[in-house]
Amino acid sequence: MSVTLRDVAELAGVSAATASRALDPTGSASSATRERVADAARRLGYVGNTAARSLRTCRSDTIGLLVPDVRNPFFTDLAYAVDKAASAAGLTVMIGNADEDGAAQDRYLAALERHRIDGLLVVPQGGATPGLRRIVETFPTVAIDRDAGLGVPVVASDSEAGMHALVDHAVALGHRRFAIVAGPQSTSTGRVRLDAARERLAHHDIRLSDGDVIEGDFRLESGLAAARRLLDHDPVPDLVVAADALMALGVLAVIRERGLRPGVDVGLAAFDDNPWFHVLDTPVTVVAQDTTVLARRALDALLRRIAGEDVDVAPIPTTLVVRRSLGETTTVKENAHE
Amino acid sequence: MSVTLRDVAELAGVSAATASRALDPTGSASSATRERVADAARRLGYVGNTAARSLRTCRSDTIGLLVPDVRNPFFTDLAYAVDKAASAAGLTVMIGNADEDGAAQDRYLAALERHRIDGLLVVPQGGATPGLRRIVETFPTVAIDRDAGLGVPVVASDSEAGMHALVDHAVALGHRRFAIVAGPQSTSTGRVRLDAARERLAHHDIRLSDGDVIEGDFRLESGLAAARRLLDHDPVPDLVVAADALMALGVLAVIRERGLRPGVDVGLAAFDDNPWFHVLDTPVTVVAQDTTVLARRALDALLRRIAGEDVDVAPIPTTLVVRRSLGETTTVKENAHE
DNA sequence: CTGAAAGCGCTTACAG
DNA sequence: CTGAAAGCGCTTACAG
Repeated sequence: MSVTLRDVAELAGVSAATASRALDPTGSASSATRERVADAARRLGYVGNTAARSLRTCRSDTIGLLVPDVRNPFFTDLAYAVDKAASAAGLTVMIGNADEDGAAQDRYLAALERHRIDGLLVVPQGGATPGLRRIVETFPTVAIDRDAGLGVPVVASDSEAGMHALVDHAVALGHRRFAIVAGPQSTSTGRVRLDAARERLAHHDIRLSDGDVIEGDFRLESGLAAARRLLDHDPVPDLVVAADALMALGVLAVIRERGLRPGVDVGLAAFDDNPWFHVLDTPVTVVAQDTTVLARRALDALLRRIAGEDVDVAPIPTTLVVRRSLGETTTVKENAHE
Repeated sequence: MSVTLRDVAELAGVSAATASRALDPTGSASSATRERVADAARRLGYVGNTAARSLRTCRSDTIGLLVPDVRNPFFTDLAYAVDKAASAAGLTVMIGNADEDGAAQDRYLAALERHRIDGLLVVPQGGATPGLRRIVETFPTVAIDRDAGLGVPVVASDSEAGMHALVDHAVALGHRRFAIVAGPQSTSTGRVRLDAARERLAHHDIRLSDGDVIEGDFRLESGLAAARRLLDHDPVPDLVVAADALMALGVLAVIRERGLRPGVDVGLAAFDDNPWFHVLDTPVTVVAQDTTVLARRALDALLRRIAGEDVDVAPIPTTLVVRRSLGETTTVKENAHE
């Protein structure tokens, strides 16, 4: 139907094989041929057919990216960054949204498999589904953000150092009564952030009792629900730390709903930054992750896995972005070296 | 390398052709054969190869979706909805981010062409780039949200009715001095929303002078910049209407930056809803678009175009979501019928 | 209902 | 540097 390499070859007066080589920068062809073929291709509006090419080469130049919830700004950003990095490397990315649903995740994974992706970047949902286990055995895979014990390299922020820095900062400001809206304990990020907070608080001789921690699911509504319970405490906590931006937004709403002043009557801090956080009525102090670096490192690691190399990725430093929700004045503190 | 249809056929004791038909629900095969083949496929872990299939059938079962800015929540939502609708129809979608950059858009479009997508859904950037014009001639295409005069069906919200409802609502509340942060006038949505506001205001005997309208680019920063100029006016406007959610967020920040109370000293309203709008300190009154319906209609239209049918899509009704940024109490008003 | 055969559009050893 | 040939994994008329 459309223009094929044969058409180009004919117009250029060479064989299809030669046309193929001439179009390939690394193929051997005289510069005269190269020019004639390029010319013919241009005149005919030739566009290579990836299906034919990948059937022949067993490479699709396509990678998959599976995230739990594309509408969570952190993952939107991550997907954006991955797409950018991959495009720069000449790779196409197929983005899939697990959507908090194991079956949906597996359906999507099956599609990736049919497309014979060269490799997979995945932010695993809590437990690994059968489909995920299967694909991990079949394709080079790198996990981003979360470690689900899949036995693949994991590219993630140094959540521990980030949380330590945040706790230190809050304690230095005089906060003592901490309340935490944790992430799902079925995810490594949910666990690590909570454990790191506990640990660092203990270091400051602060103990968290059971009622001080409520587990959310990284979404807005769960932040709302958790905050309502946390702010029922008497006395009210000095501050609430949320394990992600969306839950923090929920906490902020509840603080106001109670007639309390955020940053004055109750502090708020969160993991993950958000383009809108600095324009909120109370700019939120956060531990920011660098999605660009996360994406680049992950893609690097995946490319190396595809090439059969072993990879080992160091945790990626976070940044403590001090704003005003803990009652401070604005500055940015790097905590790369913890 | 991986399991092929031949392997399945051998194990099942039939020819590859029969195996192919047995696996195809519409292919003719005895139920005994069907079972044996399905069994063999299961045991071998057979997964079809889309490259081979689409090379043969000239269908990729893949569509492209090109948006101007994936990180704008409206487009994130739209992409999510399109992906969901497409998955349900057994289609894979390749999402591309033009990223406010014509060259990036064309690079992405070229990739889609190499993949021989079955059709394209596009939210066109201002002017049509060469790559876009080309692809529109080559593949069935449907525009979503914006009309760039490409000569393809356009699936969009009824911005005009939505803006009329919003203006009527604001006027009924007593607002008279309007200021507008418009969308880029190079986009149809930017133009239609502004024209509709002007028109409806005139109907209420309100005229906008030049300084009352500032053109933004649908992003946060432009809302910030526009609001700073708009709020320099003396007297300050009764309200600011923003052409999208991100710019509205910027306006809200500036209102507070000036020490004014949103919804009390200055009203705010916007086009597009946003999951976070209802938890802001001042819940914003908006004209909400239904991205799910938009996506479904667009996919429907595209499928019909692919089938060679003519399509004609009616504008999709918006919803006026009354919150408190104009000084009201909360209710939702449908304005399906203007 | 089933099989043999052809062919989709490429790339790549193999010769020359 | 170039060409002829084979083949990647499917699907689908064509016979039977």
